[in-house]
Amino acid sequence: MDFLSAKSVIDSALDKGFLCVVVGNCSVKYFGRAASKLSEGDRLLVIKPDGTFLVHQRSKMTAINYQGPGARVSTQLAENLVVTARREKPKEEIVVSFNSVQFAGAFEMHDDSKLKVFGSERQLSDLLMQDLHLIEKGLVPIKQESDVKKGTIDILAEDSKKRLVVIELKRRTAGLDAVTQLNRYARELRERKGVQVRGILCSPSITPNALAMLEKEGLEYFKLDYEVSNPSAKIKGLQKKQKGLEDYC
Amino acid sequence: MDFLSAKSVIDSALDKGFLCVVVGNCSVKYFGRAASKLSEGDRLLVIKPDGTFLVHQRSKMTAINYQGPGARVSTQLAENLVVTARREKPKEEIVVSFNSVQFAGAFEMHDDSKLKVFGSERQLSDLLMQDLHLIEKGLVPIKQESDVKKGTIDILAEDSKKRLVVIELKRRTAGLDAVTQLNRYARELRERKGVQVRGILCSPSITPNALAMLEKEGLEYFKLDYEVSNPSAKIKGLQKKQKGLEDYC
DNA sequence: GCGATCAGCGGCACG
DNA sequence: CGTGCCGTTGATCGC
Repeated sequence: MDFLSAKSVIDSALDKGFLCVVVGNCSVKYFGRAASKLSEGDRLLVIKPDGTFLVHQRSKMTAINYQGPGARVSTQLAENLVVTARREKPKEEIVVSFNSVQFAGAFEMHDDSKLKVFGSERQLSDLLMQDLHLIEKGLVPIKQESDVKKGTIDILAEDSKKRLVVIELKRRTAGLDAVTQLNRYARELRERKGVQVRGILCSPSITPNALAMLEKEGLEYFKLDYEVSNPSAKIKGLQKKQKGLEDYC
Repeated sequence: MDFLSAKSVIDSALDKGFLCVVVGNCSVKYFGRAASKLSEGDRLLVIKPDGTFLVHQRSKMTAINYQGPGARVSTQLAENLVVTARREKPKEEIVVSFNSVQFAGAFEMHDDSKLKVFGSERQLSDLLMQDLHLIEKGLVPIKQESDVKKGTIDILAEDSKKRLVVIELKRRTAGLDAVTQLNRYARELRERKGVQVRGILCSPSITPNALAMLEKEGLEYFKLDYEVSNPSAKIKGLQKKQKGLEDYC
């Protein structure tokens, strides 16, 4: 496909607010928050009506170079067909220089649908709020998504002995970061309120290092079994893995 | 474009290891780590030779449904043209059901080029290793990327008073997580070695909450100015923002 | 293979 | 707007 035709397809797409797809051999330069260079190769370029700009290689899921919504795209024709995406704040620029173009197409796309997701952490949190007794008898919810200075507590509750309980929920294997996060919240509450505060981590699994740190910090772990049977999620069970404070008192 | 032609384009692309692009009206179902439903709308489907499977809406950077490298893609023709991507471990499936197809194309793509990035944290770390005196006179590097039980320390150094110094580097604004991370490393070393350990956070900026926590934990902050003038990055300066331990002794 | 962390993370929701 | 954090995070590198 000749450059002139390709340019006119792209320009027309930009003008009409169509999605544009270009396949061709190109090199790519990026400068902005970081900088990058990619030498010649066959790539797929996708330009969306909202300014989204994606350069894909033949492998991998993520675009090798990109620009988010809000970028302004323009084309220049010289030796090569050059497509530029610019964006302010942060000031960034991608320049794609095509040596050849295999294909360029513009497509009008209507789409008002929104994705419905099942099994998100938020959904699991909602379910858990209704079923805190699965963790422990007498545990009652106080607040969900409770903002404190050092972050947001997934679930704040109170146990049968009126102790504050901070619950951190993870939808997948919990690592060191999850324990650190929980610890941060528990410490802040302890210090701020001057009372005993329990911290409970709930996740389908936990890494050995994370479990070790959790135990050393006096936090508790509950294994969370759930399934995402469409069109919702369901908590199948909660199993204590570590002895709580009461075992040491 | 009729379904039969579209199917044959896709099948041929799958067979030959070409990249395949399809534009059409479809609905999408996903089930795996989570589950999702997306009702009818015009979408861009990209299938890469490595199994990467991307469903894009007209807006936003990220694919609305996707599957990473390794997925096995197949097509079925019935009422609709159905394209399925399956993957084991985790067991996942995406089903795209096309009501109509505007375009389907297959493209051979040769590309051996690898992206070269400038201004990554690792690169900044390399630079900082050579210039620890920018932080403080007498600070000498011990080890880069030092693995400890609770993670990986960016830079481990020793100050003029032979104290261990843990340096955590962030290429962008540091938040609570960065402070928590640094604190984790410093605490582990303190405990394991039974010695005094300083912790220094270096980043272009830091959020107020993070700075407050950092100061409360007795850690130190250095503002890191750098620029990514192609083809490399360069540290422009380091500025102390908080008094260190020596000011309290 | 799992584990930990970075990423030009992106996106969202809340202050 | 910034701040915090989730994400079907993905990708990389080390063990």
